[in-house]
Amino acid sequence: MPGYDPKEFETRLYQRWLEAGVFAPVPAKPGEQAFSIVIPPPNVTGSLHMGHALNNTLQDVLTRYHRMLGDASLWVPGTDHAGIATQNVVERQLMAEGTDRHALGREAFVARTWRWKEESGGRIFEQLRRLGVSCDWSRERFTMDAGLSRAVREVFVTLHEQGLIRRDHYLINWCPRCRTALSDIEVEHEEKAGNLWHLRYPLEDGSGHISVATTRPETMLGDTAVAVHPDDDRYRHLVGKKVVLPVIGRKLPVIADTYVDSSFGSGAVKITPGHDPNDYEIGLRHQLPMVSVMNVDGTMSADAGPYAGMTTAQCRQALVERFGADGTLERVDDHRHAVGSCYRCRNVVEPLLSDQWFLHVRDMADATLKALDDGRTRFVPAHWEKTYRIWMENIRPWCISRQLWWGHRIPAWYCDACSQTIVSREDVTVCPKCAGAVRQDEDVLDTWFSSALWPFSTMGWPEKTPDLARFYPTSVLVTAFDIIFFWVARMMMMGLHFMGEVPFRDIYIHALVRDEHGQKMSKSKGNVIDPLVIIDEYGADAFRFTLVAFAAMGRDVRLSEDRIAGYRNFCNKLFNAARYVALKREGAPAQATAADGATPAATATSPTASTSAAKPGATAAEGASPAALANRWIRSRLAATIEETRAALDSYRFNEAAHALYRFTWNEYCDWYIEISKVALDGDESERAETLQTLTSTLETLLRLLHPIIPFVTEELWQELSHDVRGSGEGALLMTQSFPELQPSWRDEEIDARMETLIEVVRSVRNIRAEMRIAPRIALDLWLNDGPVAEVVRQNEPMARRLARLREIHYGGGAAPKGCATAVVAGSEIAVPIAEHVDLAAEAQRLRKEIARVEKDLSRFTAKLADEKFRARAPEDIIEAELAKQSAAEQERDTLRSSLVRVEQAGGAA
RNA sequence: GGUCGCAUAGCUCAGCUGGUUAGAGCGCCUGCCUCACAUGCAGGAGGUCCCUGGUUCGAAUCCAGGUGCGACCACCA
Repeated sequence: MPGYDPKEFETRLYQRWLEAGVFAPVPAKPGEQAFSIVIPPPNVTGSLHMGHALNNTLQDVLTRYHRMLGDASLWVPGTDHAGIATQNVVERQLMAEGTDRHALGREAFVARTWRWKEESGGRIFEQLRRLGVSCDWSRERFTMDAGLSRAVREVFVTLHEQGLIRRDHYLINWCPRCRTALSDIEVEHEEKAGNLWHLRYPLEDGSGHISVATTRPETMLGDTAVAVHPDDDRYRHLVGKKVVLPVIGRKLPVIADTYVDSSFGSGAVKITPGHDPNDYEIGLRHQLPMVSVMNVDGTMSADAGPYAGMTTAQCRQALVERFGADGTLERVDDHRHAVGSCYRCRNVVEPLLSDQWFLHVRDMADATLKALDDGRTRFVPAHWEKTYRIWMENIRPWCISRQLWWGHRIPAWYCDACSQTIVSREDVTVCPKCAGAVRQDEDVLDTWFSSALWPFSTMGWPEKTPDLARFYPTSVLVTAFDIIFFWVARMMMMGLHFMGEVPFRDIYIHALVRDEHGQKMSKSKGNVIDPLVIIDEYGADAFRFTLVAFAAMGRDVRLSEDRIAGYRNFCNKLFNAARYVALKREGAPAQATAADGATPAATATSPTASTSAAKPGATAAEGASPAALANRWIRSRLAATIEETRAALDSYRFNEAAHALYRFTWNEYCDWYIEISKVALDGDESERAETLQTLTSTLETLLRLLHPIIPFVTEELWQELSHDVRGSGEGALLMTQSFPELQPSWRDEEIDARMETLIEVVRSVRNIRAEMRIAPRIALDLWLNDGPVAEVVRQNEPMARRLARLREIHYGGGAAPKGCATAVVAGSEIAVPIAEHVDLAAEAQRLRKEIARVEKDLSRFTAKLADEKFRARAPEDIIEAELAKQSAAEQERDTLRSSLVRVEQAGGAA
């Protein structure tokens, strides 16, 4: 039989799921529970990176989980046209061909971009399919497809009608490289080393000068005032007077405004309303002229006088030289300050006066805050809500027009003849007023405008579709924190405004994926790990398990390849466990069925959960069947694991689900249960049947538990298992099975404790063997005193014998032979004669170490119990627990001590 | 400047509502090809839970301050 080889089945199984049509939600039925997610649409021409992998794995875990819970589950896939990003890519292609978009013309450029989209658009979804995502591909959407474009127009026109979208002349962020306006959040600020130039502006009356400072000397050409604080005694007498702007010669008023900080620099500020947001506000307050000294391409404009046509850098250098020579420059300081740059091309962004379309979001923002107050939407983890609130409270009008060609063209037309502006749902060809020719606005909308509609536009809005009725609001949005403002906030606003309801109930914010040293992955750092390379090497399941196990809340995900290898090993472990079960089932009587497991989820509970045959040991008294303890124990542990897994997934604690399942699979099912089953399967017929049944049903339930996280290997094993059980034909898909139900009646603490005892006995013997360096092949004897420990061992003798590799087990108080190694389990001494195998000095040493360890614990318990305050105030059960620990430790210590005495005597005798 | 997050074993990290003898993976040491798995099995070493106070019978866990990282936001010229 071949080993675990994910390549062998992952692609094949995905194909089978596709063909089975099981990614689409089940048909609607009354009273159904709906679960829905819309994918954060990746850039249409992008390719899969780690962030996508994490984001989509988590969505897939949730979707598969809810599908198995029986919810009508929908996961809508789609892509974003990504305005600037995509246009830049195509522009770079053109540049490489020695041309540019202006040479091509708008129509040809857009056509070319569509071609590029057709070529590369499917790539990221091909990659996502390798990950195993269970999106409903029949509902795939693109932000620029016909339906979504219609939604965009509907929204734009409606908001315009409502007076919320307006065209205004305003100071906006301008990227000279992309030659477009940007919204505030598309500008990234970075602290940079710069200079502060102090310039002298002479007073008009020749009575001296005022010193002002600037970080951008070239903007001084656009100054229209000098401002001081109204309470500043140094300048009070100058307010109302005028200074002369060097170079230009413009007369600038000295004005008083409380914005000015008297303690900074000279306390006087040059005011450039055309190139600085603060100055712009002051300009409005004081009705100052607004001079724009810069062109859209970043060169100096005609208003820059002699410097017109220079780049800003050239202009700056020329001015600084000139002022240095003529004495205008007072001094230059080093100065760190924030410089804004374009989030797409990194070039410096300039504040520029421009005509743009704005969405006035104040009221819409407030509506979203109210939705949070009402608990209609919540952030998980909750602390992101504060970040969101602060931003929303300070939000300013959203500049939604972009001077690009790739995107939704703004549905506004201008009539030059009668100066009419027409905003319309339908294309306009002639002016409705004067019947003259019209021209459409050249600009397109911000990419995020259409993304903002995503939760309802993808479901067919503005039509009233069945999908909207069933699946809106969506259940949860899964995304990273870096687009809370870009996307989440805008969806909240649009969703509430147009649907009257929040777009999602929960907003699960996950971390960013970093490399194993915590560095952000980036091409320039060369630390990018390609998800597809990982999938090729370790399989999609191992990769998914790793991402899930790392996705602790509020934490960055530091991906390390060692961990991925570790979880690959886990998949291998599971694979081999199933192989073992299959092996043992060969030739077994057919009634030992577990997997009419082919029951569809629609019929609710799994067969193993609902048939009495699936309750191993439930009726068999322990002792009647030697395997009863283990069978009941693994069932009890399985029930605990179901509970943990469901609780974890219900509350987005993905990593806890992964850990609970890892532990159960490896440390309980494989390490102990399977090992014990090897003995039990050698027993009589009823024991065999019961064990085989438990072995199988536990595996079957485990596969269902693990499926949302590692869908491929679990599906593969499920298929083999049900084929094996049913004898022939293909079983139903695990994907459509029900998720294991809670089984509180399976929990049994007493059984757990008895099994713990057996495990401890085995471990103690193993420990003695290892520390005494007794070869594994040598079987040892075991002496036990009467008591509960002996009782457990007696009833499970074949297991104990095999697991600890024992020869004879002696019960009852008879004195153990001299030269024993001893240990204490649950207060009871167990002794292993070793004299013939090893020197007693080593054993004495080992015992002393054990005694020291116990004494350390004991002193802690004793001190605690001696504390009167503790005895007086701690709850009863805590005190009792502490007392129990104390007496157990005392007993263990005493037993070990007497063992030590014996060993020393024996050693002396020898 | 504002806000938030993080500091636990050599490394990467768990530790949910305060009571565990503080855990996992990798790495390390010892011994094993034991008939599912050497992508494995068994045993073991390794931790002042960043510092200082406080609340509490009891703090890795809650609070305050400090230190060190990190992120986001931000119009002091």
